[in-house]
Amino acid sequence: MALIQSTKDEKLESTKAEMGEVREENQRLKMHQERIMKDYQKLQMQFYDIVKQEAKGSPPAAHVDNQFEMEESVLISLSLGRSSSDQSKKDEKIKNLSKDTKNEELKEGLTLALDCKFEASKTSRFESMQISSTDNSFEDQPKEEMDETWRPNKIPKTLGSTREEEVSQQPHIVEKARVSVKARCDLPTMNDGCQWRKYGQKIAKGNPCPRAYYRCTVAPSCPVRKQVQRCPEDMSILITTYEGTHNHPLPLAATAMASTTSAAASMLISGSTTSGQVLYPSPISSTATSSPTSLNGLNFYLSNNSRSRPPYYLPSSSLAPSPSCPTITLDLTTSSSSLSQPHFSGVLPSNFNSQSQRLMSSTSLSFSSLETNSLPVSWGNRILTSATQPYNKSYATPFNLARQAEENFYKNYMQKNGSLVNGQQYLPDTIAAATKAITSDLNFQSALAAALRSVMSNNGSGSTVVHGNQSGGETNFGLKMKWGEPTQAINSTAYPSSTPKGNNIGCASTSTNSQPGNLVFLPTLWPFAASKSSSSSPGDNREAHIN
DNA sequence: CGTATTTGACCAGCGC
DNA sequence: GCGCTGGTCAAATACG
Repeated sequence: MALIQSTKDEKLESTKAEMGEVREENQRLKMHQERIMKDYQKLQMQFYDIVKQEAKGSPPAAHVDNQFEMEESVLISLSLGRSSSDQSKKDEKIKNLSKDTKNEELKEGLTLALDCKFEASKTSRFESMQISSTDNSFEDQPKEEMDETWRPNKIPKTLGSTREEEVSQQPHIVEKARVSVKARCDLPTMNDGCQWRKYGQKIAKGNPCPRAYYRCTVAPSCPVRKQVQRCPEDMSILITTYEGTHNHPLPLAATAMASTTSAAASMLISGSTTSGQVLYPSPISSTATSSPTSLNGLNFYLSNNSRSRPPYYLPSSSLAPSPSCPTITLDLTTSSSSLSQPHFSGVLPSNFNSQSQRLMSSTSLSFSSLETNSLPVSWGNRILTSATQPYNKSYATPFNLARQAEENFYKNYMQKNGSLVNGQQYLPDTIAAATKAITSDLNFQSALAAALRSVMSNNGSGSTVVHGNQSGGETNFGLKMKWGEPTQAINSTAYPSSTPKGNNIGCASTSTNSQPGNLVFLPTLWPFAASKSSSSSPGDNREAHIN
C-alpha cells in the first residue's frame, strides 16, 4: 500500500515538474511573442512614418531595422536601372509604395520595373523587344515545336539540317541558353511558381550532392526542364538550372522566374551576338571575386577568377562549356556590401568547331539584393509560409487591425502591379521585372556591346568600365567588366546554332551566323494565370527532395 | 486507387 | 571500340 502511495507521489511530482517546465516554456514563448510584437509594431510605426513623410514629400526616415531593410532590399530591385544611388533607390521604393501617387511618371516607372503583366500588354516602349517569347503561345507556336520535347543532347545532331532552316525562318528565336539560379534555400527546390515533377536523380561527377531532374507539369507537353543541385561548397545554396520553353500559359507566380531567367538569358545572348564573338568561359560559372564599384543598378562582370571554384560549382555538368547551351547564372546568394547589387554569372558557349580557345572568364551579374539568407518570397518558402497563411482575423486587436491595414496596403499595391496572385506575393516578379527592365533597355545592350568590344580589343588585360547612363531618371546602369588574363586567345566566331525555340527562359536559336545587336526575345509574360496552375500556390508545388 | 517519387537500367555523346 | 558521363525512361515503391 505504502509502495503504491509512494509511486503515486512520484508520478505527481514528476507531473508537477513537467507542468512547471511547460509553464516556463510557456513564459518564454510569451516573452518571445511580446518581443516579436514589439518589433513588429516598431517596424510598423517606421513604415507608416515613411509613408506619411512620403505623402508630405519629405524623405523617408533613415533608420530601418533588419526586417524592413530586408523588405526594402527586395524592393530596391524594383528600381534597378532607374536610379543611380542607393538613397534614390530607397526613395524610389518609397514612392512606389505610396501607391496612390498621381505621378504618372512614377507609375510608368513602376510599370517598367515591376509589372510583368502590364508590360506584356504594353507594346509601345519595348515593342522592338517583345518578340517571340510573349508570343510563344499556343497560337503562334508551330505544332511541331509544341510537341517537341527537350533534347539537350541531341541538339548538335539537329544542327545541320532542318533545324537550321527553321532557325533562319524564325528571326525571333535565339539560340538555346540555360539559366541557372543560384540562391540560398533550405528547401529541396526553389519555389518558382511552376509545377514540376521529378523524373530523375543522378550523382554528377565531382559533386557529392545529387542532381535532381524536374519536368514542368503545368502542361503535359511542356518541354521545360530544370535541374536542381546543391552547391557542394555551401549546402545552403541551391542551384537551379532552367532550360526549355513553356508552351503553355504560365501562372503569374511562374512568370516571375521565367521573366528573370529570360532576361538573364537575353542578356547572355544579346551580349554574345552583339559582340559577334564567342567567349569561352571558364568551366566555372563563378561569382566575381572583385566587388563591383559601380552601384548604378547593374554590374556586369567578366573576370578570370575561374580557379576560385571547383568545377562542380556548375549547376549541371552539361553546363560545362557546351557548344549548344550557353548558360547564365543568376547569383542570388552574394551578400555584397551593397544590397542592391545584382549578380549574374554567365557561361557562354565555346566555339563549337574549334579546339577550345579559352578565355578564362565568365560573365556575371548580381541580383543579390537580399540579405544573405533571404530569398524572394516565393522562392524560399519560409517567408512565403507566413504570407500564405491568412491572418486570424477573429482577433480584432489593434495589432491585427494594423496588420490588416498594412496587408491591404501591400495587397492593393501588389494587385495593382500584377504581382499578387491569390493574395500571395511573388517577389520574383520584382526581380524579374527589374531584370527585364534592364535588359530591355537598348542603352544597356549597347553599353554591354561596347564593353564587350572594348574588352575584346583590350585583348584580355586590364579592366573596362562602361557606364550606360541615361539621365532624366529613366535608366542608369553601370556596366563594369573586369578582365583577366585569358589563357588563350578569344575565338571570334559566332555562336553555334542550336535547337530553335522561342524560349522564355533562355532557349532560343540563331543560325550559325550570329546577328549582332539582335536581342531576340523577352520573357514570357502571361497576362493571365493558367487555370490549372493558378490555383496552385507555391506551396502546392510538389517537388522532390534531393537525397 | 491514382499520382508522385525513387532508382536502376538504358541510351547518346564524347574523349581517348 | 570502349569507357565514362549526363540525361531520360520506366518499373517499383511510397504516399495521400
